[in-house]
Amino acid sequence: MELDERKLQILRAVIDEYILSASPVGSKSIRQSAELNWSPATIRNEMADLEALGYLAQPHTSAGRIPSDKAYRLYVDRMLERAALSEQEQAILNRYYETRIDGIESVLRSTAQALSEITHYTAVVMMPDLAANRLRHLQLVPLAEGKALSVIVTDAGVARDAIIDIPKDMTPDELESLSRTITQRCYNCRMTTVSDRLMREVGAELQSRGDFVKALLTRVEQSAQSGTNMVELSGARNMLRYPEYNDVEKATTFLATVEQRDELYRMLKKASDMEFTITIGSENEQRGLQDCSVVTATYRVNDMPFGTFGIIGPTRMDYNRVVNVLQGVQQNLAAILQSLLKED
Amino acid sequence: MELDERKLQILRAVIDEYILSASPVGSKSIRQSAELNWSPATIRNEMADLEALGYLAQPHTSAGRIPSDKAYRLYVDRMLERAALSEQEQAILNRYYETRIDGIESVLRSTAQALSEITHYTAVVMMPDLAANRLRHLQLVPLAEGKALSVIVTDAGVARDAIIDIPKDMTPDELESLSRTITQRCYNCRMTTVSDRLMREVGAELQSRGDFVKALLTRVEQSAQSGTNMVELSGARNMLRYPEYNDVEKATTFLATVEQRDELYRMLKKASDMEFTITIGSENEQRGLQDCSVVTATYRVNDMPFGTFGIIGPTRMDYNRVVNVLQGVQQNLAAILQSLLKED
DNA sequence: TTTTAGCACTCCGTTATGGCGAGTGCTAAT
DNA sequence: ATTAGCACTCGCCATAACGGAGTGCTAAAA
Repeated sequence: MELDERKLQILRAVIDEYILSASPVGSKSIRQSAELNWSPATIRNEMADLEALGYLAQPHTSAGRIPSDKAYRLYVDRMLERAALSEQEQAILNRYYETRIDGIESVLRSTAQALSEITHYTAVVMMPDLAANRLRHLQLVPLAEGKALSVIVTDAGVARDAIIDIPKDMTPDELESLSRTITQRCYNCRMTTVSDRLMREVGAELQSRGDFVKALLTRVEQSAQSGTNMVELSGARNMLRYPEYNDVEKATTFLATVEQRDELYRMLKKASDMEFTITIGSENEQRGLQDCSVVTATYRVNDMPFGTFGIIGPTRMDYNRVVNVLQGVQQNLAAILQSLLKED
Repeated sequence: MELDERKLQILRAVIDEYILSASPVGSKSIRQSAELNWSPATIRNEMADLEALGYLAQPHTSAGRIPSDKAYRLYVDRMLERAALSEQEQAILNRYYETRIDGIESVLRSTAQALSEITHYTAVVMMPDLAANRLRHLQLVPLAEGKALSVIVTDAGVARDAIIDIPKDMTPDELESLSRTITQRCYNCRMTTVSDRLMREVGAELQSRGDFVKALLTRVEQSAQSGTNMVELSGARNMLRYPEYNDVEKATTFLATVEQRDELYRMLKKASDMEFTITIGSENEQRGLQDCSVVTATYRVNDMPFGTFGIIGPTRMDYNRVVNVLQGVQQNLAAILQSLLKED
């Protein structure tokens, strides 16, 4: 049995309706909402076929049908329609981008908030992965005996800092010259190769502090790879709007899952190969997200892939709108990041 | 009518019981849980008195009594008992402090997580207020034509960065020397007085770039005052555990409230005068927190007040435990921050 | 005078019940 | 191949009935 045109139309109508209503849709209501001119009985027959094929399911006998994950998959693969951001959506975005544009990370945070407000789902944004960045500056600032703050700056305009131990006999002047030496030597090195580069040709001026420099650079490379807290999460509470999560039990489970930021990070990181990804329900690896769908897009800086952002919502999410919003935000984001790093 | 010893004992028993059970407590159940040897009838009479005095309330006739905000106030003012952290609590804290100690802010983030795990309430931590800090370093790193990243470092080992516009004809060398001049001139200035100091005695080398320097320093002072996102929030989902928030409606309201970080920041900032504060139910100014209580404590660096952290829970929270936990964490935090900035 | 046993009463929360409505599958007619 | 008609299924909801926990009051006991 194949999916002919009529079956597709009916399937689509069921999905559209279910996305709106969240309750099983029946043969009658479908005929009204979409303008399908077959009789309820015909539609019922087709729906029975669709159920046999695994696209629809019945919560219990004598209830309407709900779409299966397989149906959503078909829907997103074949039935999406392009659309630009609506004026209202664009207005919300602009409001968030008007303020606090003093760095990439703050732009990304605003993006997360805007996304959740626009879609009413949960937004996640991965902070930039510095692995592909190039070192622009390293500064060691003495704080107290044996302690200093190391700050690195990359070509993408991102800074990371960490308090580090230094040899007790190290003077501020020595720290300063060390900063300059490393900056010079590793200027424009990828963050992942900083220590390699420097270690291969350790100069005389570094030799006496070899161990320290080694430890320092390891630290620097570490901090380039983002760890915990490198995901911005916004609007998790939105999920409570939806009947799926009206049960406090389920809501708690969801909130617990998204509070595990490292898991979210791994998920987003994984999605960073692809310009867009849509992961539906059970396709998710994470246990707590198996009743959710995740849609992601990548953002770039200077045409280099930099990170991923996305939307988490119930499986019954408005895929069409979400995809279009992500696309629109992706473009806006590219422009903002561009203007942040290039002359206006 | 005065509160004699017996009334106090009964009031306390009611509060203790209610904190545990979350349901109105009656004269009978109270006698069992506490070992009060008066008969239920006597206890009933006393409870009626306590109600007349405003310490207890009845949800409806023929139900048990629940404590009023006034009762909690009395409780926290007169009935708390000191206790150190339990072994288990200390173990959790240690677990969080073992990892990620590369800066004050990451310690504070871990603190928030630990607090919410230990107490099962919602934890908030205000990121350090740099107003009282002193400048240790300012670095301008060129990024592209007309763009640079400014990084400041304070004596407390905190860095803040922002992408800024620079005059197009400014060379990297000029930026570097500008960085050095400002750092030198303003070394150890309070962050709030940096621009005053520099502007009062603008040197010849800065004169030609006067406008730019002025704008830059304003920016720096701004970023010293924390803005949005300067509150770390952890465990908001914990509130869903409690019957008070079993209603999805209420839970949503709460989550919406705590997602407004600027409001939280203002609240914590206000509490920073006092070593400890306890704000009960309707004493809260924020509308969304009027069914909650907030307990805060301050943290210090080098004996200087630096910020505030605290716990938000239902009005029916275990004040005794929360206060003791905050006190214990305060001590641990002081030690960690100390070790971060002083030689070991 | 204070405390306590006894009792009638109140009211919430839970469970049982029955009707309603939306939907289905099947059959027979178109 | 499509559709009208029909009997049937089940979840949902409002109502009623019930049991339990707790109260206030009164009168007896300490």
